Amino acid sequence: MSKNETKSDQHKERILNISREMFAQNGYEATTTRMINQAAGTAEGLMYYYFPHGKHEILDTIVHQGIINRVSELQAEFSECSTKTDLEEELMLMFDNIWQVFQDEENYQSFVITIHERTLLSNDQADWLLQVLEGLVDEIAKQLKAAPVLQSRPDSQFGPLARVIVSIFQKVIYDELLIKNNRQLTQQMRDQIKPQLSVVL
Amino acid sequence: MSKNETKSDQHKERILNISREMFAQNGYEATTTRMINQAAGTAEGLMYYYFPHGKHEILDTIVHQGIINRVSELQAEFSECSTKTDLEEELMLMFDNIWQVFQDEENYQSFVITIHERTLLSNDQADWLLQVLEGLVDEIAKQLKAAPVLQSRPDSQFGPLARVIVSIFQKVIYDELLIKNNRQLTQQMRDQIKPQLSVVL
DNA sequence: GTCTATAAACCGATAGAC
DNA sequence: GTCTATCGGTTTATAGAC
Repeated sequence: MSKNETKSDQHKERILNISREMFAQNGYEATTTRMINQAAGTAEGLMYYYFPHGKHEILDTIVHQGIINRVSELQAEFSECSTKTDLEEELMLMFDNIWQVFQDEENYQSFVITIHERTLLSNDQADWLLQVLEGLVDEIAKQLKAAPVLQSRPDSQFGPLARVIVSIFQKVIYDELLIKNNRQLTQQMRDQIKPQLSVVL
Repeated sequence: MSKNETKSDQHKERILNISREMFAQNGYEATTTRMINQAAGTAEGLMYYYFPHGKHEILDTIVHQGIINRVSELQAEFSECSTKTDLEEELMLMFDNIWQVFQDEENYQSFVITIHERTLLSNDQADWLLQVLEGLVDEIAKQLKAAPVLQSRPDSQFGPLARVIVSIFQKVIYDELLIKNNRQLTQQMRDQIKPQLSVVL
């Protein structure tokens, strides 16, 4: 938060960053406090000074700093899309931006941890993921409504349509990040999304 | 496989079933071999008779028996859908059937374990999930092509359209099973899917 | 705030009797 | 095949010096 961090705050953040990295890579249970302390270069006892409740408090802190902020900053601008092709390209651009969010290590790790360690979290802790997705649906719906090329559509269609588009994006992202374990945006992925957008618009 | 199981085979399956249950509920690392043996009612050493490579071999065996068989049995029949409403209802029925697959404890647990313990698995081990989804896309595409109400559409649209439909289903299932931790099929879910199908068909 | 040393419990795996 | 007993190593967490 504050710009002029004390040395101690740096230690705390070091522990958090290392932990986030290791939790995402090897899982929460498989990551020992020793591994964290060693990688962070801090002594055994120090961790319990910053996180009195131990290892689980580190996990809670990490999850609490989800990527909700950055994704909610995602904005679209379809108000100048006068043709279907324009709109498709604008939506592809939006997918690229969403994908880009996960290129940020911290965002990617928070996401993976929330999914993988779901059984250790409360419903509230996992909820930020749904909030991000709902926010995305709302933003896309709003922008679709402003797109000139879609003016002939009844108002009731924009909500479901936005949800379909998010579903298309979400499937690709989950398939790649969670199952294939791939973080590289390939042309193959874009070639698969584009005809789907084309068929629903 | 064989109908007349020996007593020993029962022991092996007991260990597998208990493990699958506990891995899904508490995670692989958090589940100790002692917990498994105690719940299965078998002695400490016996586990290593059936699984000489230890705990990880149990995980491998569980993942190897994924739900690939049952989901691939899912079939649709759209050849008598002469109106859009018919087709929508048939697709909703198909969603119900997919959801039903995860009501089977073994299927649900295999799914959750494959996602949560992804870091412990090879690409090949996680791949069965993608195969199931691809099989579903193919099946739906084939059936859409046979639907009378869609005969006016160009052939090239059926593939992308089927993929969109699977995306819609997959988003709901992942959101509910992986994030909300909900296994109950609610009317709210169906009310959300239906207008999406309506807008893409 | 940061360190070292260690407690107390637990882990996966094995040895060997029956 | 199934059991009991236990090894060697590791875990989270704490106590207490500086």
